[in-house]
Amino acid sequence: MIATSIEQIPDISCFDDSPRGRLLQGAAYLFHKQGYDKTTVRELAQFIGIQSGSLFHHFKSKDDILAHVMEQTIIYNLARLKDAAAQSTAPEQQLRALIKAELISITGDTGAAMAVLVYEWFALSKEKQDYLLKMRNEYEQIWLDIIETLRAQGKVKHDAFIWRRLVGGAISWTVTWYKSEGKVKIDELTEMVWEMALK
Amino acid sequence: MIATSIEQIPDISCFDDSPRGRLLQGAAYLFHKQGYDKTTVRELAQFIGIQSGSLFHHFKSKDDILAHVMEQTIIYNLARLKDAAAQSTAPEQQLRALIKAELISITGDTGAAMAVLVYEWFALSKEKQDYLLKMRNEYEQIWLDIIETLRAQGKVKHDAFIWRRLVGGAISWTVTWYKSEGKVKIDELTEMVWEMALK
DNA sequence: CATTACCAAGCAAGCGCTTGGTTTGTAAAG
DNA sequence: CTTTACAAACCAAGCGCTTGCTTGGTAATG
Repeated sequence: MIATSIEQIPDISCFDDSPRGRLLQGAAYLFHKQGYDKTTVRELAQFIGIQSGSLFHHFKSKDDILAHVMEQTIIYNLARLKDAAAQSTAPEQQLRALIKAELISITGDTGAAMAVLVYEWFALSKEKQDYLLKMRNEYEQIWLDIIETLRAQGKVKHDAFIWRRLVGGAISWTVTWYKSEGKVKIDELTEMVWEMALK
Repeated sequence: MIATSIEQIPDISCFDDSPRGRLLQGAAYLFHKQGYDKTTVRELAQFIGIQSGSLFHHFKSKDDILAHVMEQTIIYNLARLKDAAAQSTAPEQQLRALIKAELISITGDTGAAMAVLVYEWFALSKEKQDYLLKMRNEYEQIWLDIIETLRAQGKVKHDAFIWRRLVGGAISWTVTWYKSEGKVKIDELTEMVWEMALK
């Protein structure tokens, strides 16, 4: 029997509905809501309806749970970014698709998990950071390739790395303020960022 | 006798050199370096060269130390922003000054303290968040006033709130990647953000 | 009939913080 | 100058509690 509490929270698309997947989903939800350090293993266990000790049948440490939440988040959103890039061959339209995809990752169905990825990065051990960084680099390379193409066409003025970090910052920062119930729609936001970026 | 370790770390301009000020400076440094939760009171005490219990002569809780680090950071940088706005009466130049001032806050002399303000916000109790938010609002209002002026002149297209959040995100995000020893200088970065922002 | 999933109980360590007392700095009173 | 007074700064010890995690066993699944 699954604890009723988990039925009330919105699904996070990265995770399946195996016991393990539900555990990660609960972890992402709680780590987002109250922070990694402030979430105890007892709390997490109660939330998904098992005993605290049973968590360690699935993962070997609390840190390990965090790492798997992040890994799945990156994998899922890397796939989404690749899909977005494949939607067009015109680099300006590709860029627009990347912006929209990243905004959806952060403010939409995987928002809680993405927030954990951003805010709890330094809670991870150094080795696990290094491992995840490899996947993040692949993600960033998709951006950089398209920006470089645009730069060769004179549509982006500045250094691609710096450009990506400024635009990525504007997008990532939405994690701190965007509310999906608010008046701003993702498509408008996409347009604003796109205009800022390309100018 | 002051512990030698504190002599090696760079000054953080927000804090004076009273025992209390040095305590806050050490706290800002450690909270930035390894996170609030991962910094123990014993560690902080050893770092500044006193016993752990003696911390509580100056502040009534660890949470209280964090709150005071943040308060001083806001006060100091609010003053800096006001100075920047006063440097000119032309709104476009004022905007440039604000951008530069905020970049310096985040990447320069108060960088560690600003990082704590960003990353450890949710470690604060709700009431202390509310208190500090009032000061942050005053800070934001300086931005919004200038942006509104520019919007009335047709130099900024979109909603001032959203605009500020996107540009503020690009600036704040530098906390995650900017290295003062790196090849990019603050003036270049200011210019890039300014161009992006103004259409 | 093995594998997966879980429970019940509890340990060792580390945590923030308290306590009761001592030292140090400072400045007015003798 | 010295004495007195007092607050600010700090120490030494440790309490009470929470934490992540272990262990040795049981139930369910396919």
